Amino acid sequence: MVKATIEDVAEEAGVSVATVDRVLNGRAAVRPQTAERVEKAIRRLNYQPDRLAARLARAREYRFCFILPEGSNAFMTSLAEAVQDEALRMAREKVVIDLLHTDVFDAQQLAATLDAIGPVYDGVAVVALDHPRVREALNALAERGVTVVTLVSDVPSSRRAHYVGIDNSAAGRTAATLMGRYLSGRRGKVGLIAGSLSLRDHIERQFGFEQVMAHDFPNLTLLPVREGRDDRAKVQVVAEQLLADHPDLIGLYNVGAGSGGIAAALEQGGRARDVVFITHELTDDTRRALIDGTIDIIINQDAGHEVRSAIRVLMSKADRAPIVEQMERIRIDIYLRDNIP
Amino acid sequence: MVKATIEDVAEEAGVSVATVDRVLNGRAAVRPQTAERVEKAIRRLNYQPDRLAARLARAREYRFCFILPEGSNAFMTSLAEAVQDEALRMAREKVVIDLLHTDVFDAQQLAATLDAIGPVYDGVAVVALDHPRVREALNALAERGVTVVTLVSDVPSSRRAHYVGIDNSAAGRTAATLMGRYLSGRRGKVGLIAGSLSLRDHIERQFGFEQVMAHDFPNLTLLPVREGRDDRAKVQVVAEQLLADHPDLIGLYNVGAGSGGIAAALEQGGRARDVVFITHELTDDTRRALIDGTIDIIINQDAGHEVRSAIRVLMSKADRAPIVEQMERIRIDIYLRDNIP
DNA sequence: AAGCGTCTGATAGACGCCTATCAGGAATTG
DNA sequence: CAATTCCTGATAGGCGTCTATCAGACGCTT
Repeated sequence: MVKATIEDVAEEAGVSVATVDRVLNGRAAVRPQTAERVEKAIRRLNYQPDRLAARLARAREYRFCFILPEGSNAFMTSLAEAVQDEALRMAREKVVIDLLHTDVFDAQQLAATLDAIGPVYDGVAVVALDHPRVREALNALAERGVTVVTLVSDVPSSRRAHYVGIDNSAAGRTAATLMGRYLSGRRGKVGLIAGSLSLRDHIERQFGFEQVMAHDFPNLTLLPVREGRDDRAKVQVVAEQLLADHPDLIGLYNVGAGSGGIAAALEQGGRARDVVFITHELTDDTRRALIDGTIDIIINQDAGHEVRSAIRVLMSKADRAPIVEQMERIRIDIYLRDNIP
Repeated sequence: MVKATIEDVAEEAGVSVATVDRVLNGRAAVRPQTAERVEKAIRRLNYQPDRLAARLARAREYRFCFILPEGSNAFMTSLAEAVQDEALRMAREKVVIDLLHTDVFDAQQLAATLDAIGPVYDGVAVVALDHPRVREALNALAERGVTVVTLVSDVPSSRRAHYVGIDNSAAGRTAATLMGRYLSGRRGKVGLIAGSLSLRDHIERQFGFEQVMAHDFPNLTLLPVREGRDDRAKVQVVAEQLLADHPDLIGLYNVGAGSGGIAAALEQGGRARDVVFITHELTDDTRRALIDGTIDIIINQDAGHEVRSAIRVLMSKADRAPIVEQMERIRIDIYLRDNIP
């Protein structure tokens, strides 16, 4: 049994290829009993249209749009780079990818950007704020027939087709367990620095972290969250203050960006070796600090994988093909000094 | 700038499409200066052949062969399953994948299997023993024009085109660091159970583990390796003996398979909570033990990813297309109770 | 019975590339 | 200069699917 072609199916069903095509692509009305015959033939021959030939024939461009936060931190920059890399790579496959930047923290502006997405696009991938106005804009997009995929940070109650990113509450729990085990038996305080609390990913991490800390490690006292707004300079000030306030601080978890600031504060305060520091996202800064030993663990999400996954999902949706769930699961990468790539 | 076709190139270079094709596929002799003109045109137009169209036109089947250990453990079983899944999925893309089982621990038999690989195959992926006889067989295969990819366990000095798998010495180091940190400050003994020491992957893990243990954690005493031969029952006996011999054992690292046996030994000995147990490969057994808390950390390599990566690499080689290195890096997955998929 | 709409068949022409063949011109040889 | 060999152009046909069009066949309405 090699590969059946559309002609084999036509013959098997006793109809013409045109009719097979009509039932396959719902091109025109086909009498139910004829359609039935065709479908039976398809099943009997285990026919699967050749995707290569189909895409060639359709001669269709796929147009996708990625919407990322503007300015922003090292991780978002690497996401943007990954998008551009893939845009180049996919160009030869007739996939056009545009990259838009906007202030995702401003719900109005993000929503306006989404509203302005033209019908030229088959799909949109967006780092989205979980806000009613944004949710509404996402739903409107979906309504207009544009496939929407949320990236990195989800908007669960919206009509987005898929979420590409890690399970952030699992990431928070993981951080907590590692923190607790690294500090096993010791008593002391653990600090938590958050980025902005408007993106859902950070909230979920925090939630997961607090949950496990409270439940599993009563020997550790979790201090109230301090906000660093994902800005390196601000984060550094916050961290310095935190260290000064709590000489008995033995653990620090940074939910957001700007880890470089914390590393600097730890080093300048001479506390780099005494405080277990866990943070997110592998960047030049954090990699260096991990090697130095200032950072103990980095929890990472692979920007390249996320972008490629988003593209695969968008293409599948455009082709109305099913996606392979387990292939699209974005994993929580844990990096120690020993396994950095 | 849409996409240039072969005709555009022909026009730009002032030659016929036939000549462009000859240059592209080295089909026949072309005068150097003509080839030069064509190549310039290609660069000027940034022409890239449409891979879809090319594959369609070639109407060529790719035939690959996977060689895995027979019988064997849960991980190898899941590898085999992944191969079969992908074989089904790739069938529609004119990729035929055969799966062979052999005793990879028997160098002669493995080599014989490799020698018997016919020229029908474009590529072979093999879980290989690092042994002169095997290396020779791999080289002979490569010589015959069959692309060889090593899977899970490498044979570095051979002429294999690529190694698909994790950096096992990094994995061993990672295990050691986690072990050391989980046991921070405590003194005691740490046991190491190896599978068979004929596959290179296990040796490398052991090496990495010992290295970091010796260097970074002088408070811990690493006991001599015990071999479990990757067999659950044998491993259990070995573990029971180890626990009996050393009441002050506080850490255990299993390099190979058969973790279920160790988990059973720990539980029956009532030591499950007292001993930090780190092992490899996420299976039904280890997943359960991780949730129970008997296993503290699982270091995993994703069988599905490995198989898909191997296929991508083999296809790229068959097409003489470059591979995207960083896309083919197999990551060391670290699973805690909190982030199991 | 004429007119209508609904369903189906047949077929041509893409899509971009590969393969093969043939013929003729250019360059080389003796 | 004739006889080869080497290069190149032109072109046909195919890979499996999609798109579009046209012509019938059929059943139904009036």
